[in-house]
Amino acid sequence: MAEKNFLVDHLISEIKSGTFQSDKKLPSEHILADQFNVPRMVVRKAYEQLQDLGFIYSKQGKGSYVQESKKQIPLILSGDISFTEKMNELQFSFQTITIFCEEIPYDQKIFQSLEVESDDKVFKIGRLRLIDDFPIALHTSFVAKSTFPEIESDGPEITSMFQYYRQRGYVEFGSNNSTLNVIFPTLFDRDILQCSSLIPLLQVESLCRDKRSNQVLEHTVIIYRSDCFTYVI
Amino acid sequence: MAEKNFLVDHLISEIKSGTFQSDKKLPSEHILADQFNVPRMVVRKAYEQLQDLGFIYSKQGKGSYVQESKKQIPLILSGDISFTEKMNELQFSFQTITIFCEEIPYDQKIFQSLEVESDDKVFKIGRLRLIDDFPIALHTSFVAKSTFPEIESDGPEITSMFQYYRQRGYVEFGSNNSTLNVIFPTLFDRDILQCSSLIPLLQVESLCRDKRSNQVLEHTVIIYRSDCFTYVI
DNA sequence: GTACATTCACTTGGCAACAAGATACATTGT
DNA sequence: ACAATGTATCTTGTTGCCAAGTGAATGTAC
Repeated sequence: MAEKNFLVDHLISEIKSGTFQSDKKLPSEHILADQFNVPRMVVRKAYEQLQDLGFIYSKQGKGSYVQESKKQIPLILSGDISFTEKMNELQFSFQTITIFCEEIPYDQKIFQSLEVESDDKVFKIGRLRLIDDFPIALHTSFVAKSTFPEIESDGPEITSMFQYYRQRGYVEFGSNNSTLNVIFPTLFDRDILQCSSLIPLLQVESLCRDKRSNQVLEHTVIIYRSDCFTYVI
Repeated sequence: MAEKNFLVDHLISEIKSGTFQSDKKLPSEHILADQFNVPRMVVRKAYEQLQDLGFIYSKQGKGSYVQESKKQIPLILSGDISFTEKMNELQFSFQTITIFCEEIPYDQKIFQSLEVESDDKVFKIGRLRLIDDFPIALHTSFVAKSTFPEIESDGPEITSMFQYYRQRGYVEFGSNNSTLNVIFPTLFDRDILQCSSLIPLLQVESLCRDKRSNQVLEHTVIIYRSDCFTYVI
């Protein structure tokens, strides 16, 4: 195990320093095993982990190649402006697709943070953020029907929640006590974000309030692919 | 590969929901392989990944057991108070050990951000943060000798940098444009933080200035174990 | 010469058999 | 009766062999 970890370390640093950048082909498992005087299985495990980490990909019969790494996008996390506005400030071509809008069963935590009764209806609206057609974040908004009665039918059409709120008379937004966690993608997340299993995700959970009335507008959970961003706070 | 990922997903959710909590022993590779109708190697790979992720540990001849998970400590990231002060606010028993204080060779990025000449001397001071004797973060401060002439001899004795700065007449501190990245531990990091290879680390990089003179006091790089904290920003 | 088929060398993927550690239990010697 | 030892059978760890994909070199018929 220690040998595998050493190899993984070594290969990552070589990949980052660009040793393989010329042809992008890594040495075959057999050759690397001979070079480091370890059984091929050790090299194999190292290569498999590098695949899970998104650094390389392997093709049976051909070999292993370094995966083109994503460019790092600076992202401002402290948020009283919307994601749409954040991205407009930068020069990236980005896009939002609403992928679901459905009522959720009663959930104590969500309902409490939205400050609504248990007989209220709460919808979760999932919007996928894409940059150059690559999914990089999933933005899930939990919204109560009592606050926005038309949310069920409006939901699928919304691209910017903040814009939607403004159209309904809420002008200034505030979010505090955002909590941040590092998680690994579930099968669903991997499918949606098209990432391998060991790409850590940054999960930001926050509450959006109207600054004037202090009313809770939405409970938000955003998961960002950590390999696409450098965050600024 | 898909089968392995499915198993990993399934087992993580079972571990989190506490299915194995009674005896903490997981089914043997052979039994699980039969249950899911997959070759043992698939179960093996899944178990190996769960080990790297820190969820379980395996002992030859005995079996595989769920690893006791760390308690999540809420940590306020926005920082004009020191780590020491942050921890004092909470009720945790924490400790700081200075593990290195040494001059670094010239590094353009560091020297530029410290706003010092290339013939200056810059020291990096590494302080390990422990909670209940478990290392949870490594705090590395880059300090220029031109700013703090006695830093080389003082360094090893410092537990709170902010306190050190105050003793030298700097009262108010500010840090902005902190950048945040998710990285995996190097061998050195793993050794220092006593974590397995797939524990993501949260790396926060920032610049500390004296608010009055706007002078740069230190360049700071902190790496936190992501499995110990819930961050609040 | 050219088009096609075959072989061969090299790659990664997968698996079955074996090795080694742990434990419970039966066996044996005193 | 009791302790030491062997043994059977679990467990995880390791290894070596072969399957399968790829592509270039080689052979072959026309």
